[in-house]
Amino acid sequence: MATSGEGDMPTQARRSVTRSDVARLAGVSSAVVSYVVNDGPRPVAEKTAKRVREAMEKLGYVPNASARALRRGKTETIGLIIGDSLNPFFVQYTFELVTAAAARGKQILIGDSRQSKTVEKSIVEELLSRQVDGLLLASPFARHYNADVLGVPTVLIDYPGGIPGRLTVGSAAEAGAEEVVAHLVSHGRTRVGLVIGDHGFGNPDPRERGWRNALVAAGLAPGPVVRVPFSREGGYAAAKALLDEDPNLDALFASNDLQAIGALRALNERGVRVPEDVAVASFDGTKESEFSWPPLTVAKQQLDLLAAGAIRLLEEPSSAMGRHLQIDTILVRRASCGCDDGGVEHPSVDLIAAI
Amino acid sequence: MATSGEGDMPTQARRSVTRSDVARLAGVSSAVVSYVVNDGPRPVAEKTAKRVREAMEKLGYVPNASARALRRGKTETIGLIIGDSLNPFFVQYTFELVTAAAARGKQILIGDSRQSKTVEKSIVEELLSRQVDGLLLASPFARHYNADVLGVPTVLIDYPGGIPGRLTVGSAAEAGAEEVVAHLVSHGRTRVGLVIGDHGFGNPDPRERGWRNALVAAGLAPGPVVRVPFSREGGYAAAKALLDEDPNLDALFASNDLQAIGALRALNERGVRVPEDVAVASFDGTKESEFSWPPLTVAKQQLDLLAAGAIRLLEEPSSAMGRHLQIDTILVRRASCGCDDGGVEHPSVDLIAAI
DNA sequence: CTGAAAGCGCTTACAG
DNA sequence: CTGAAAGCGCTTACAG
Repeated sequence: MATSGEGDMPTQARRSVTRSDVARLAGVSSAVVSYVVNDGPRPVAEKTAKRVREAMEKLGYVPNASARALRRGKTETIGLIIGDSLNPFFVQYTFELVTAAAARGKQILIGDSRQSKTVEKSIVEELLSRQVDGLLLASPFARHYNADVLGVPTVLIDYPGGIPGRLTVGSAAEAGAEEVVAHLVSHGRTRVGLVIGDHGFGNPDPRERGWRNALVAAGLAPGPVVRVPFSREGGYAAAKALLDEDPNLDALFASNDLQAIGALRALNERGVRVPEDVAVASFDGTKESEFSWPPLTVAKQQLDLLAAGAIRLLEEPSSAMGRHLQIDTILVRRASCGCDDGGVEHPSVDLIAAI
Repeated sequence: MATSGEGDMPTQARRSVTRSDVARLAGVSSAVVSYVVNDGPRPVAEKTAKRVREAMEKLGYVPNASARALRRGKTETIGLIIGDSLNPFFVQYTFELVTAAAARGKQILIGDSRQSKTVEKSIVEELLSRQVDGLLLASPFARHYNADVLGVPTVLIDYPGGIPGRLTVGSAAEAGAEEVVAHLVSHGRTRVGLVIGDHGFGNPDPRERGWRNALVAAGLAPGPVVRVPFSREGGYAAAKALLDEDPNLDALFASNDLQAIGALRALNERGVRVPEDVAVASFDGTKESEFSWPPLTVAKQQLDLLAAGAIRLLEEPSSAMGRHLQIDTILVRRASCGCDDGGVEHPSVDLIAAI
């Protein structure tokens, strides 16, 4: 809206301040403006640089990232595809990825595949046409892509184990699940149900293996198991099914927080006391797990480390070869397993004012 | 990685399939490829178009969005700035905005200002340099920007009232709050506390006005009030403060879901029964409000309508003038106010398998 | 209906 | 230390 042009060049770009405007005002060539903006590749006399900076300031010059991307062949943009952008786990993961990327001057473009392979395919195409420098995939279909087909470095960011020739990042899910289920057993629970989703990675899910390992190690019979979507509704339906099916159920491990939260609602509705009648624990450890009722004992994924690792893998020159980065989960004990709950974990809240 | 060039042009863009490769293979000029890709502005004989499409398919051609953006002066990208990208309200709002934008072929670039004015400023600059076609702002600082300064159409997307010369979208917060508080009163509650944050829009917040209106209309004395951040922790601290302060408290209205969820935890911890002892309601109506315990009665914001409206405002040619789009909230009755709760609202969950 | 050519705003080898 | 010029991959008036 600023300058002119609107009328006489209707089909052309809206005229804005460009590097040659700055060059003219500063009395230098446009190359010098580039050298100042990018701090290289040629040195610029401090006096000249200062004139250039003043001109930029005065004109409100903002470099055009499209032009730079076209010229350099790099957009400093990363594509991220997830299957459910409303799941708090992915929300927090995305937040950490954006933070880690921003620290390196990169933006993230997010696509939600809605768990659909065709939607995902069109998103990949869209992101590729926007020339992303790399791709972060958290979809069940991700492993089907061949890195070469995509043409850009690609990291599978929610993958529980290495794949030859691929870059993958994920939590030590089997060990984490085993630890939290063993903790349930340590509270004297003997009939620990499993609520699990279909991760699409080929069976069985490491969380299921971990659950089974813990029970077998304790000499307990595994079961019962219900398979439902990774959603609150899934967990809600699952808990009801489990309750109906097994009168001896005294604990329940859910494969993600969302399912546990749905299960909690079903248990609360039926008047089943948690943890007295049925103890509950889950995998993920999002913020929601801390504020459910009762607060959930969880195997917490370290999203900051996972995110930093994912971004790093993308940037490494060796990203042509396969690698897997595995991060341990952390057992967080809250009230839902029978441990005392010490209140909220971030107590530093100021009342702005109270009347 | 695909073709060649890696060695001999290290400083240049990675060589990829370009429109002239397609043109060569199809035996046409590159202009014709453009006409086919864009379906205009010149007509192309069907036979020729078919040859071109086959060539694109064969080469795996993907148009370079940076080049197109540079030439056209439009990136088909919208910038979105929010103050807390982890708040489920903004998560869902973002989801709807992305959906509405995608339906029009636009991508959204998200920035989280972390409630900081300086962070926000640098994000705006970053987005502007990436040549966004428009800006969606949900920050408290948004109204300080002058539309002309930014140079691109800008919509304030969480703003409870019009501002001359600006484009704004928001829920009818005062009426919505009044309705839900009146509903609390209709359950016989006489001492309805308010948990509210600082929205930064200048006082008083419309939700506070709505709360007050409802009480005054019922002949009740307004109060008590606690001001805390718009967070779970804020609500947790607020509920404790309210309980300590007013033994007659029998209901509580929170200005967002997060605060209500924090408050619920505090009430549950203290053994205060909801809704028997203290009824609770909140403003927002995110998915989390449905799965808290007990489920929350809310004034629900219609995020799909808000989002569609925001995108529309951005695109309208008249976006040079000010306009305000206001959407009503919907009263959703759940258990926390004393109404019966009919179970989960999305009962269509399939057990994938139950053993 | 199709082609040759200019130009969007940058970056960077190449000369001075 | 600085400048003139080519070229990134597109789009689109302008000619044919």
